Amino acid sequence: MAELMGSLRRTTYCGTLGIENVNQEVVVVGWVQKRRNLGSLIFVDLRDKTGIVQVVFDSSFSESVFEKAGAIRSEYVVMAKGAVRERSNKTDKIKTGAIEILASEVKILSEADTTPFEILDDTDVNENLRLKYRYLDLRRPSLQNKLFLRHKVCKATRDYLDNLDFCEVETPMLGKSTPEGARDYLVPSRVHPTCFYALPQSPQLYKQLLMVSGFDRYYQITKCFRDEDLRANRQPEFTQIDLEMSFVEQVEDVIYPVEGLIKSIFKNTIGLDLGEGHFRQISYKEAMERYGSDKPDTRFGLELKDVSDIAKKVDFKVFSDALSINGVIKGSVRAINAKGFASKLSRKDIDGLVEFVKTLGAKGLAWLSHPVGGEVKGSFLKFLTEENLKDFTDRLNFEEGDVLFFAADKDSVVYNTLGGLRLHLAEKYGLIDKNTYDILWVTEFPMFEYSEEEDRFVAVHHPFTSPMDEDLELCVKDPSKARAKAYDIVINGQEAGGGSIRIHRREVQEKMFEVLGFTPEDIKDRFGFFVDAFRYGAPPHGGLALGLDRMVMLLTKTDSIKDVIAFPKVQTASCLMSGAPDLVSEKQLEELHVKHVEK
RNA sequence: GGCCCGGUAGUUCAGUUGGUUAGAACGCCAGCCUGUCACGCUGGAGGUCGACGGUUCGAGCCCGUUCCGGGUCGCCA
Repeated sequence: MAELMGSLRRTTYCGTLGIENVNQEVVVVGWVQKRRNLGSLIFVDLRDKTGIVQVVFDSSFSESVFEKAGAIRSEYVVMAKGAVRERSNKTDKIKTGAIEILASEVKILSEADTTPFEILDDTDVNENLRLKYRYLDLRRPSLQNKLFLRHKVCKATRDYLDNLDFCEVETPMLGKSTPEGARDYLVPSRVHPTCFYALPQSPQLYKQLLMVSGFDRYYQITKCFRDEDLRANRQPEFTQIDLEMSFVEQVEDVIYPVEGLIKSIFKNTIGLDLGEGHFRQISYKEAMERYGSDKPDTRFGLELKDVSDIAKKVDFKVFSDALSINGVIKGSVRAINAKGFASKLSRKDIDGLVEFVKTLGAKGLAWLSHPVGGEVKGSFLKFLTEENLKDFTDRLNFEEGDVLFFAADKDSVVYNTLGGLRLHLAEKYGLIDKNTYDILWVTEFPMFEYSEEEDRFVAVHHPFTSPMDEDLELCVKDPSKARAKAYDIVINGQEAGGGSIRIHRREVQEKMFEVLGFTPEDIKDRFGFFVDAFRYGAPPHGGLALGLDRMVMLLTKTDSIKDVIAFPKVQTASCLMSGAPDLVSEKQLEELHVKHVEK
């Protein structure tokens, strides 16, 4: 039978006790991690959020307390009163291993069924089961600590931004569906039959309107929702540190303060000092050409080199097809020199890599290998003249022990292939120093990219991103070449955040909509309120959003976003604990004017 | 939507070429035990082999379908 606390109250947290507390009378509460019953002596490891302390029940000390303790089982909630004493045989397995509490009083506050899995910090229990009983999984210190750290990130953010006179403003969760971007989560309206709210993909429009209103500096730590397929680092609802400022220029006013914010977060959470200097900035073009990615992991080499000019001279159909159709330049041939990989990669391994790049959209992967003390061999050696080989060798610094990988296709595929291969090799062969943080900005993103699916240009960032001043003309003349005042912050090859300077001039915004193929009706219908607002005096402004979840992942060195979210969803966007989403009653559907459609 | 991987006691797993009553460890229950801390010893309970169908004298194992989950590509302004 569970008891009430009565007049007893906790005096101390379990994990905080030490040798300095010896002889003190304390009251601790917690969950039973482990019980060891030796017959006339029972040890109970009591756990709370701070750690574990050993409570001893001794039959020769108090028969009645000992009797009661006999009923204690794992995960019972127990309150124990007693004197702290030094242990005769200390252990360094737990923080409090030098002491124990000799119980003079005990209350079983709550009994517990046998848990579906043991609550062990280092668990190898199936994730499904842990997610179904998330509240039990969250008893594990390693998960608790990640959420405590998450809290510290939020606190450091609020402190830092508050110091810079940013004001946190909440924006609506129930908003208007906007075109472009990810699929919206929709919420039917009861009052307006057939109408729907959309949950925000980001507070983008609202924060820009706050600038129009004159808030000058806004931030918000807020949930965003995107109805897209999940990944290890992607959840349908996630949290952004969202900020926006007026009268700003990209580098001095946005990028530098955000660097300060990130440094403050690192300092206040994991105690890491990122130093005085500014983070590196590289252009999108450079990132793509050197790393084949707009979020490059630069903790290792394996950089891409353009060898199109040499490939052009090689009589190899794969290369010539990629490079031109009827003499018109189409794609490129680029290569990676995997230094010293000849001894690591068997023929079978290389075949495996060829298969791997096919999953990235490549048709194949050409390679040359120069084993130490052996002859050069490779998939297309027979097509190479001596001069061709020498040119490749010189360009790529191809030496004994090296393996070269070539991708030939249109640029986007070549980048994707070699960028992916680069990461794959680094991951598989341990080229990445996991103890460092590699932080950089990628700037000068393109304004538009052509969508084959929609047969029109779409915004790479979003339709309110300002073009670079010198590229304004290009937006209309040659949209694919126009660059934006957009920037991403990349940490260890992960997009940690991104933002842009926005368009505040009406005529520029109109031009953008034109390029994107929106009709005036589209604009009026979809975000007329937003465009209207800019008629009444809009300041130049810009901002950025940082992904809070990914930031916490980086700081806690976990690969799974589920580890840093208290109640995460699985790949199919369902919650294994609550069973959401679920069917609702006919009555609810009727009220919402939603018809259930049988498939 | 495509590809790859997984699903066997409460948990983590093993299960030979398709062949007797599906095993181990941990956990759980009971008994014994005063210095354990992965306590120890003895005994016990516990299984729709994810589900359905097929092949077979016989299926945890082979085949098909399906459900659940993971990773990834597409997608994610």
